[in-house]
Amino acid sequence: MSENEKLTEEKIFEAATDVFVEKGLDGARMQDIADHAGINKALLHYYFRTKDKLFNAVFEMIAKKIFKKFAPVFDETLTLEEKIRFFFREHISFLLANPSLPGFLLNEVNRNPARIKKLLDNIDFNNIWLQLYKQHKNELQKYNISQETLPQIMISLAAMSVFPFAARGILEGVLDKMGLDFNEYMEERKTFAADFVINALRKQQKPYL
Amino acid sequence: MSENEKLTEEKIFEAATDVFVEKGLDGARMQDIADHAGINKALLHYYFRTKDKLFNAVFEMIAKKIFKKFAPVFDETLTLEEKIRFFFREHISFLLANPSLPGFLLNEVNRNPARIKKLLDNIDFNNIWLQLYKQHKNELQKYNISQETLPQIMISLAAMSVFPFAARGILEGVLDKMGLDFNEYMEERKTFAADFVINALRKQQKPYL
DNA sequence: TTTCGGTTAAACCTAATAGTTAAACCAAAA
DNA sequence: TTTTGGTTTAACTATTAGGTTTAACCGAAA
Repeated sequence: MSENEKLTEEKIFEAATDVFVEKGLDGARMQDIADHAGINKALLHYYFRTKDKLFNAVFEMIAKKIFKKFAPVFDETLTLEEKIRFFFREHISFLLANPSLPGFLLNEVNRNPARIKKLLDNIDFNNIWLQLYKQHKNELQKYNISQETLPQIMISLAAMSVFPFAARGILEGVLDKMGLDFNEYMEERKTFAADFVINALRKQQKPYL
Repeated sequence: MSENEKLTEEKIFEAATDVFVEKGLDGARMQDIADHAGINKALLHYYFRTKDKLFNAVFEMIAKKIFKKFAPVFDETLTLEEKIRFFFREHISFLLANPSLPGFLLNEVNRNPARIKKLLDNIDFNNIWLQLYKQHKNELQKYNISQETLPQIMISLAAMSVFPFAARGILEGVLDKMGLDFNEYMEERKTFAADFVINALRKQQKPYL
């Protein structure tokens, strides 16, 4: 019963996740989700009354999952360089296992920015930069990197890792024509991106204000 | 007549571009496009028989427009460093004027990768890397950068410029909470990204194969 | 004035879709 | 055995969307 209930709800949730990620909110069909879950439409609406409620549940789960992946960058007790290598290794591995999530998340947020607001409200970004800067004061000062520059750097980290997945539809086509494989390319990118970013920071000459 | 015809067709095309970019293929409504163009549905179908034909026309125009923006990187007679600065200045300026295009393009390509295939077919990427490598042989060799690494570098360039726009829904929320403005942030990014990439390349220690 | 082509208005068709309903089914608990 | 609650089936409603049709409108060219 309650066991069974959970199984069904999970089945629905997973099916909905698959379909929403593949087709987007507008493109997804409740009938399609029911089919994927191996149940009928009546039961689907019995568990999640409306498409919107179901979508919100799925979206929130995915957004949290993705945001959590950035956490190690903030609380690991590693040197800056170790942190960067760790981030690209783990983050790209995660995305290789979930290559469609970035496109889904970015698109749905752009389509309706209010969706992400709630999740952002719980985060004190100014404090994050402060903590981060404190943690690596020595290294950052050595490279003439100010606290104000951290947002640019963080977006650059995310960009280096996430963008190839967000642009997978194009990148895969390009690599195909060169006889290269997307997954292998991204495996290489774990170290390429880390070296790239570390070099960029290490040799910074001018301070950014 | 023929003058008038072109005006109407342009009006429709522009309205369709706006609506498709904002809502996506699935979310866009023909009635909505007709309203935006200031005409009725019958006339809309008179010019573009189906939604699909209209979308394809819009999509192709946008894709070409975006791809063209990468051209200067290949044929300008500038040093590598000048090229990188030129690219970020021009590319980010273009995207600031068209901030929704990246999200639209990436999403629709991921949704249906076949759409981009035709455009990609006309491009000989292997030759592009070859030309690029030849143009900057001296500088690249000095930094121990091999021709095989160019695809990673090019994607990094694109990522640094395009990603903040593709993730605008999130980034704007984050910046908002810090009292920062997206447009100003991107203005700064023109030089930040250029410096960042140039440093990353210049100080490269190990060769990438 | 007549003709013609772009344009409108409004009704219409058809298919799909979100969501509802009611009756029956069935396994497990009481 | 009876009850209960998750589940199915299948029909049904209401709405929306893409696309069509037809008659009328209207300004400009012939």
